[in-house]
Amino acid sequence: MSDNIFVTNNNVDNQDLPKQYDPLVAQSRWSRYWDDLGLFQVGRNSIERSVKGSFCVVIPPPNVTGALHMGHALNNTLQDITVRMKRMQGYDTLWIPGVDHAGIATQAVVEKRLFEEEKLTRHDIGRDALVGRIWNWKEKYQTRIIEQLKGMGCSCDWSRTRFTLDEICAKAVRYFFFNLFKQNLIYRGKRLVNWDTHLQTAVSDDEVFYETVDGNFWHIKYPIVEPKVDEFEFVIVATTRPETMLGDTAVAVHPDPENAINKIHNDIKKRLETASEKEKSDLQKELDNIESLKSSGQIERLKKLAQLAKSGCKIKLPLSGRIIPLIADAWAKPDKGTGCVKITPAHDPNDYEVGLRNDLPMINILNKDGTLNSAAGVYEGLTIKAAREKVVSDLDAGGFLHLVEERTIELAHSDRSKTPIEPFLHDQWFVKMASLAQTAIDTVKNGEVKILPERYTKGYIDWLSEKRDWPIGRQLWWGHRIPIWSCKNVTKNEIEKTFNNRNDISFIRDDESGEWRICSLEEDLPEDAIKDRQLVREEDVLDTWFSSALWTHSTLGWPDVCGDLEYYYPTGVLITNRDILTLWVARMVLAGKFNTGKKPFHEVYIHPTILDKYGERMSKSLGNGVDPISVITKFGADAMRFGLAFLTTENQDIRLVLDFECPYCGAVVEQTKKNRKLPKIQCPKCKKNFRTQWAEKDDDKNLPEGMMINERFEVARNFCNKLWNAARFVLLSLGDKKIDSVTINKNLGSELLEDKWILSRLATVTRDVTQMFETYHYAEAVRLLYDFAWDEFCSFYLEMVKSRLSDNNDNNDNNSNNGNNDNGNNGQSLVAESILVYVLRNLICLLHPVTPFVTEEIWQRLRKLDSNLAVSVAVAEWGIADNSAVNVEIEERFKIFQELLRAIRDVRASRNIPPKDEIKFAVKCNKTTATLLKPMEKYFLTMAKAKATEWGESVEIPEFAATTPLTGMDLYVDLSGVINLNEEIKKLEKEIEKIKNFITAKEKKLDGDFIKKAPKQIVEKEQQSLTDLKEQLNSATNAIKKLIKIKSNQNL
RNA sequence: GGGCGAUUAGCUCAGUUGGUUAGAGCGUCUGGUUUACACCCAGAAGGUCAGCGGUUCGAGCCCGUUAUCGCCCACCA
Repeated sequence: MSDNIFVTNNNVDNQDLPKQYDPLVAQSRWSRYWDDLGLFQVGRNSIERSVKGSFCVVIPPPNVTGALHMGHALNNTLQDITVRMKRMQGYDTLWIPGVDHAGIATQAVVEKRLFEEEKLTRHDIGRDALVGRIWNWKEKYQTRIIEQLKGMGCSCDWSRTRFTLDEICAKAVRYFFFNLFKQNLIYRGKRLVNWDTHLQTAVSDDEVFYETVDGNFWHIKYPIVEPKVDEFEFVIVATTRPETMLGDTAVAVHPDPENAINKIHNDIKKRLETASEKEKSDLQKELDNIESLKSSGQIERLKKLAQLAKSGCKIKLPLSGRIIPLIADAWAKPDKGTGCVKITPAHDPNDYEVGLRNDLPMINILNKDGTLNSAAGVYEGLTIKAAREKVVSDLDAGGFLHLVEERTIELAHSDRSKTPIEPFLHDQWFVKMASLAQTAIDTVKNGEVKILPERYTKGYIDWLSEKRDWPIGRQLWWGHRIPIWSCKNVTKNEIEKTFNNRNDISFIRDDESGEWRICSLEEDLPEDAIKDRQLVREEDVLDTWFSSALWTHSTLGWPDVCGDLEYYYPTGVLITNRDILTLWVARMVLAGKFNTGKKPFHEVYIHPTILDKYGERMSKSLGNGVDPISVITKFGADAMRFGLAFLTTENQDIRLVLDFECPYCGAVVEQTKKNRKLPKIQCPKCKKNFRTQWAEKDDDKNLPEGMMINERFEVARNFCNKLWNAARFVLLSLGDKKIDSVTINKNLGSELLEDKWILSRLATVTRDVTQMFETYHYAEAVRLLYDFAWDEFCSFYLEMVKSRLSDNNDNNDNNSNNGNNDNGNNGQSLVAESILVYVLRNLICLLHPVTPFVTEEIWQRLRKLDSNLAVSVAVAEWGIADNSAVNVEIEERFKIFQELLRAIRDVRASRNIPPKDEIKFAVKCNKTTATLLKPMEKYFLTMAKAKATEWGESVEIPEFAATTPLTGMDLYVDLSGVINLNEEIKKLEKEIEKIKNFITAKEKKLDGDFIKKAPKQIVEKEQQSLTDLKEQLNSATNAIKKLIKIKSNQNL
């Protein structure tokens, strides 16, 4: 949103009521208004607090890597709905916004840009310069993100906007780290990490994806040097990564190949018994393989090798000539490869385990940049790819290459840089998870924190149950630097003397290196902190999740225990996507518990994922994200929010098909995988170029924009317009007339069916919508509101009230401020007006959380009629369901009216009776129904242009009648002059056929065990239904007989 | 390999604990310049609820199974 469209004048004019609601005007006007009033800023430590207490939500901080897409739009829409409702319900409501520094991702984006534009790497410009550039990037995108959130109408307290790398968050990080360190929960270990050679950092398992690539399977001969056995000159190992052989420290064979192969054999056989047809063929193949393996003598060879291994066998590694042992380890599977496997502990996760078990040396052959190091001997300095080629050709030249197969390999890639991962032995900081994870498990298991929908609980608990230690170091420059200083050649005494029992310093000796590691709570230690010694600060920064884990309490000022933390923590609900349930949510629970002793939130609501038209997750990295501002510009923020909430159901992800609309000719240009990232697109119809949201160059930007369109947002936009026009009708009808709450309350007791009905419906809807929102059933709540507003309030109540209001206009003095009852019509119309305004006000309140802008626009205009209304609908009182108004019987009775009206309209439409022509009808029904419907006569006239002639048990049936048998009543519409006898007979025949079918089915049902076993109520219902059907059949039969008689008379 | 979810009208999706004849929007068709709204109004057509089997008086819903699709986790010398 640019500033120039802000309208400073909030003084709405009720004479100025355009037919079409303009969302952009309302958005700028009311955003500004809310800001000026500070409605969403909650006073810090204020003394006056709501009796209802507090309700706080923290935003899942979006990464500053880029702008928000529709996935964020959904996430924040749902939060805003909940937050706005709670605020209206009277809670002290606080929604804290902010953004995440997203270490790896953001640094990667900036580095990539740096290279693309200036051909520079981070090493060229240095740490400070790179971090400076990332800060600039961060400023740009934080601004953009906040702008987007504001544009959506999010009711955050912007004055509290936090950034995971700002001072307040940094302080929390230091305290968290220090306390963990002090409790010995942080340690440094050598671990095999997923090394991204491009970004030169370790990435977590969760940041790795696998991709199928073409590769080879090399079988290499390793000569046996001791003992000399005739039948085994060498062992053959197979590998997809031959260059890693330079780091081999053993070859393994299974200790008991025979039993192992038999076990596999039996397992397959067992599975074959229960397998499906499709699986069978695969299994059979496997079985055949095993059997041929068994008969080939391979197992015998492996058995002998296992013997050799156990008695100590030495192998000479080709190329380097290093001597390595043949070991017996169950990791070597006799049915895979050659049955023997090379062990490279420093470069393969499984081999690493084998290495640990067998106490093997671990030889790292890689540099951090992915080239080979000095351990690789003559291969030093080569890239992995070059080394592979050279190793293979050298092996071949030396006669060590036994066989080369082609095969596809699942190759690990870094999610961030999209380059292959190299397993790499690296020093790494870890958090011990055992007790922390258990706390987080217990917190959910005992119900302290509820995860909704409940089915997600399992994933959370399973993940935590593995209790894998958390690697928290990242070899990056963008992040919270680890607050540890190392010192060599120092004694404990010197350290103790220097820090003199300071409780903000903690230190421990690293057994492996003999260095001391000193952790400082707040102060950054200078190099010379210890006399004559040098402190070296840890280079690495912390995992991003380490700081976002604190988000719920760091944003509220922890570790400072201030009023805010006490008042707003634990927060109410966390609303987020399922992909970070473990990485983020689980860690927030354990960090919250560890730091504050309290859970971070009462509930976690997991919402659906926004997918694109191909079912792919909308994401920043995929590039398929659609900017919500584009949707807002086209349809309005309310429509976007309404559309998204409407799609938020229990268990279905949301496939959002967004296409471009050509700005010249209006043609719909499908968004495809090819064009979805293009800055400009040529319209296939008019052949002109338009720009997209991805335009960056000035040339492109100057083109008109092709908007993103979607059917659901169109529906939502139409709804907003409908609502606006309903309000417009009310405002135009009332003119300057004031309707205050006293007048309204006086008139709510109206005895008219339609009044009681709409009040009952409003109460029911209020109750249900509240419940649905409170349990995060957004789509259900929105559907109830949509139906109520459109089908009940607009299509019925407004239509019915029209005649009552126009009565009024004839006799009424427009300037009268109160309804003096000096004539009957006036009193009557005042009742209608009161209820009309009352229902509209309540409806506006219920809709406000979903569509804040249009409801504010209307609310401000309603304030002209009653200045006692709240200054903004955002702080108006949430509708409290008036249970006394709920009247199921009235609602049922009104349905009869609706059924009859629809039947009359159907007769009109199907007989092509011109809308201007009035028709006459009679209804045969019991006394109760007649009494009910008689007062509604005028509505049949205004709503269906149909005049009632008679109601009752026996009515005079017009000679030329269209007969419609309904439940408990028969409708006769006089068709004199327009009747087509043949058509009418045909229609009735069809009707009779239908009714007969129902009767047959019903009789069959009532004949069996149903009567004996089904609940009495259900049986009675069915019997009543059968009686009704029989009556309908009877009416239809009589009617058809009559028509046939007329027809034969005519033929005479 | 383990787990989770989905399959309902031409399309996009609802459908609470099993209970009359399974709903909505869009699209289609018919008819409408009704002073709130054509971003509208009135009406209609359109479904073997993926297949098979079971439980039950009764299944879109519960159980088993098959097929197809999606997601998450683990593994692949």
